[in-house]
Amino acid sequence: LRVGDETLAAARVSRVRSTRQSQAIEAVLGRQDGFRTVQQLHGALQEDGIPVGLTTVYRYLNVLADAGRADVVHGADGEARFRLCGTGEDSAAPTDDHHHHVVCRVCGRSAEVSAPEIEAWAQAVAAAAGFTDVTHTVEVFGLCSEHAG
Amino acid sequence: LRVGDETLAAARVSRVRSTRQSQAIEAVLGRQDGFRTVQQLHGALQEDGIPVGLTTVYRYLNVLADAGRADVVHGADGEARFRLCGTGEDSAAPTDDHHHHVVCRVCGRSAEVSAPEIEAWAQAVAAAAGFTDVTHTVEVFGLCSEHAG
DNA sequence: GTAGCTGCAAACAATTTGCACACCG
DNA sequence: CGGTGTGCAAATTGTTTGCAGCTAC
Repeated sequence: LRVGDETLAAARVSRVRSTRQSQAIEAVLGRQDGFRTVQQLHGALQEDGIPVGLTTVYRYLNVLADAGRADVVHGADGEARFRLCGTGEDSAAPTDDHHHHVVCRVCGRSAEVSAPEIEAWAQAVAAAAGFTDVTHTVEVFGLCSEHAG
Repeated sequence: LRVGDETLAAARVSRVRSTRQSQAIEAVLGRQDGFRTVQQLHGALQEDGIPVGLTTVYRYLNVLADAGRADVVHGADGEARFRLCGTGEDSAAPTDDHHHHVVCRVCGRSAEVSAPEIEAWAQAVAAAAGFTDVTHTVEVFGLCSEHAG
């Protein structure tokens, strides 16, 4: 019997308490149509007249990411960018959802891309090189139609 | 006539002067069989009894990377890892060489993997989403034969 | 009430930059 | 010599943590 564990795990994944700040963060995040840097989100919040601490933004964003409700992309500069992901209503398989993105390097707008072929490819080449327990990161950057040329 | 520009560009890419430090860095880098963090390389240098400033390591590593003679991988934690790449003797097409890696997440050992399919795939999905001027990052992590299980 | 949530400020780690000195060619 | 390369120390930047107070339930 490990009810305790499950409770703990649940608490870590889904927020126990709903607050003005968490709602605001989620709202702003949902309003964006692409990946945004933490600072950008924090700035947007302030422009909305909703003061939220930078710390809180970081913390809540990580909660969302852990819960699989947000995607994270680490650009080449190592700066983290977040985006709401999937619907998140049904938490059937929160963390197991695996996918990649095409991100506009000007505006951050993004589109999810399914890549069954890539998954297979990654496994194959890794195995061929004698590697096991394979994971991978794939991010595609480009210019969206609005910022082309 | 812009000889000046070319000279400047060349100076930025290939080192004009050879020094004890640059040789040491390249030696240590060549001795490694996988990606190493800047701090690790700096540490190795000191253990070899060759004092080199952290600053210099960073600077020279970037020179190598710019010249296409070293590969850089940004792990999920945003920390940069470097590795000597290719032979580097003939600087035919320094910066144009494009490839990916399988990296052991325990020891950093790595293998290059060619991925013509991936290049095509990236272009395709990006184009399908209305993106142009496409680039991508692909890194595969796993456990090498020595650290499996 | 009280545990969780917040947020300021300080701690942190990776990386960059200013500037005087050293040394290669 | 002359300028490129070096290295210390300080500045930057992105992110985390300690802790006192606030607040949702």
